[in-house]
Amino acid sequence: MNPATLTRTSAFEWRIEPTGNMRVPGVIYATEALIQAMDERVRDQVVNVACLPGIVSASYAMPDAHWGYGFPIGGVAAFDAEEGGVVSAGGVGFDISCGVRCLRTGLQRAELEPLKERLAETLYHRVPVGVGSHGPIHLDDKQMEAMLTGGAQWAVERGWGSRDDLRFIEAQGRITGARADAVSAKAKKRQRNEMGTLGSGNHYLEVQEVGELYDREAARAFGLAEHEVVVFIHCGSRGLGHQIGTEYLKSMATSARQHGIELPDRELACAPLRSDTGQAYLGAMRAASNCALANRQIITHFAREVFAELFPAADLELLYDVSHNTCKLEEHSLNGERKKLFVHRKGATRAFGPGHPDLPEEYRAVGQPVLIGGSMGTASHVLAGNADPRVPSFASACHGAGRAMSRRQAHRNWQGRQLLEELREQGIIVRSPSAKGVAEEAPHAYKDVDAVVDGAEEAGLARKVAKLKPLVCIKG
DNA sequence: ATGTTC
Repeated sequence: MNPATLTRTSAFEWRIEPTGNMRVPGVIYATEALIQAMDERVRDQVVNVACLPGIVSASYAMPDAHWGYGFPIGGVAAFDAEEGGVVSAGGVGFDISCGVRCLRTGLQRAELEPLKERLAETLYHRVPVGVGSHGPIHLDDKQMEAMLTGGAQWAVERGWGSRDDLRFIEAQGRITGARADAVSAKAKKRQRNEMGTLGSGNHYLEVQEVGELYDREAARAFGLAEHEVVVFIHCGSRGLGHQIGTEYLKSMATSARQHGIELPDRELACAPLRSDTGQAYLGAMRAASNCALANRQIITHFAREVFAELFPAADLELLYDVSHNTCKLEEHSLNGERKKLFVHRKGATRAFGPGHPDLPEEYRAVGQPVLIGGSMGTASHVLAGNADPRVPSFASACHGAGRAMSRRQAHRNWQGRQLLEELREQGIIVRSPSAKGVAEEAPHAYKDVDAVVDGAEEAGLARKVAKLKPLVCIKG
């Protein structure tokens, strides 16, 4: 993106003043280098979102923003139901409640190294991966309804994990207001055999070593020490969330027309929060969020079984689980007033600052863990949320490196098998059913995650705590 | 992201 087309308001804040149908400004948080690397279409999408009814404050983009369906990936926008605000399926994304969880293992990298190959092999066979992957769990209609309303709490009650896990999950592992009746039979059918599966694309389970620490106090609070091993799990609501997104995009196009909402882009289909379609979507989206939370909880259980077999001393404790594709009703300050707002975060992570009452007490002094997944073979990061008044973007931060090129382009540039060999030379074992998928996820098909994280920190969105280096990656 | 095209 050409920086000259934006108004620079600080070293890390770029604005688009309202013109035409924009109701609020656009704001992009990034360094100049990240702006230059950003797709031109991000600006158009930030502008389009700023035109939607009931949007408050500004249409925001995080440092890793790239072009997406309707909303940019890395987009944050909040809506006020009292001001005719809307909810948009494209503002959440197809992979509803896609997110990351991080587990400590209590192991040192040196203990893991001799068994690394076996660990990769065993994890690959225990955790189903790939397009259309099915697992050993099959839900009937009644169990499906319990899962969609119970989330990770349901999974723990079924024996997949412990009650202690729940304190370290966004919303204590269960999103309230879920409506199984707002989820179609087709969506439920698609999910029947997909619980505890990773899926494909950029989803993965990665075993990592804690590298550099940047904030020792926060690292201590999060239980992270150098050379210790952690597990990162990145996945979402599988076929169920995708089906819900597809169906509600259609009904929202109708709803927007009926309510006289002028859409700058048909991909921005939305429904008033105070409408039957808007309420049904919120209920279905929350059900999909519970599906994603239960899914990550079950995968955690599989990972614990594998580590217990190979490393009797291991104890996989949940550090945190947070979504980066969702719409949440949250209370935020707006012009000095506390307001309940519907915050869309699409490819953006919630990042509550120190003192937030929703955080577990262990983390309250330092802020929410913000889990940033890198691309395959590169680093991941743990950050801590800020409460910085310079960035009024509803306590949000970036979610990953962000793609630098399309899947098609990546597929042209790299060969899966060769990438796997190169990574192995670096001591990183990748197991995947798809050579094409590996090529599409090539490390250089993404932006430099370190630069994105530095940009997020410099802008004041979150503080760097620890860098994580990959050892074993199970890839969809 | 996705039973990678209803």
